[in-house]
Amino acid sequence: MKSNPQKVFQQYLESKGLKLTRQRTQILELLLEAQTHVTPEQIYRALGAKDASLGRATVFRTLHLLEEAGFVSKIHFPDGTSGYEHKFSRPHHDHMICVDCRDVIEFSNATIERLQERLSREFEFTPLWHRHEIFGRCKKCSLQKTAL
Amino acid sequence: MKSNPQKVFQQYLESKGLKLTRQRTQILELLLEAQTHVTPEQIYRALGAKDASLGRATVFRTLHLLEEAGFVSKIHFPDGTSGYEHKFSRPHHDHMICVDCRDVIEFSNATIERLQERLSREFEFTPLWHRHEIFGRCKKCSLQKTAL
DNA sequence: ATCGTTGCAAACGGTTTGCAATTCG
DNA sequence: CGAATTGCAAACCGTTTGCAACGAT
Repeated sequence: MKSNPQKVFQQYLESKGLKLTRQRTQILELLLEAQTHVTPEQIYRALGAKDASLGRATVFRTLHLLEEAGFVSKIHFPDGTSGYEHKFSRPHHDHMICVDCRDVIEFSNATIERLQERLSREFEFTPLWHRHEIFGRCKKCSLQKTAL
Repeated sequence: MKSNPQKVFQQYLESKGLKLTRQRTQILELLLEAQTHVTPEQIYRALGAKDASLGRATVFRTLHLLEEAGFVSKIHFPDGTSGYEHKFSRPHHDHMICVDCRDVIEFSNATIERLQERLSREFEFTPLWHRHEIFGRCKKCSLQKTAL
């Protein structure tokens, strides 16, 4: 992706005849600062707290917008809820998710990516994106578990 | 997994002090017959139709039970809803999901599986299960799309 | 001024829970 | 018989939507 995220976002909006509002700027800013995954509710609380009003609906609407624009990606937690992370200058990666503490470890593996491409071709499937999530326990939690 | 699913289920229930009821039998039966993924709602409708009453709640409760027992696995559709498939004598596999027609293609690749194990070890992560879903368009739908 | 955007609150859809009636073992 | 299970309807919770007020260009 390009250098200045806010700039890129603005250009994107412009090209679609959409407007850059305070809320949109703030939400993207928060996403950029938080280097981990953030839930819609966290965004709502964080921004509603510091600054003036921000509706939950706006959070979801903006997140959709950003996702569609390809600026953020969504991850699904085991309980069905979701989190978002920005994609500016972050290479593609997948996740290991701790079922106990919800901690997320990022990983990426070129061989796996390549195999996916090949498999898709085999099935004459046109891949758009994928989700590769390994659920289990992080080091800390698995130690805690065996200690019991 | 073992030979007779219903038997295995019964044994599982017994070992936990639980009971084998008409509803539980029917739901497992339906899952075994349907070789694809089935949604809770589909189960509710199919069984509520042919036989007498069956509550939605029971469907969910039974599905949880079966999942916890390791007899079925859940898959998440792009829209957030879920489907279930039984695991009796079906080898592990992952999914390619068509974003247009929701069709599901199953795939499995030993190399990918092995790499996952290795990566987990690297991060001192104890894997329990994983979800590897490739979203895109199946042959049919991608042809339709380019035809426009 | 003009459209897009916002906040609110009500609607939604899938999933869950409390409870009295029922069923399995 | 007694504990587990069921169906029902209400509760839930994350997400979406309709709408009148608001704000960016």
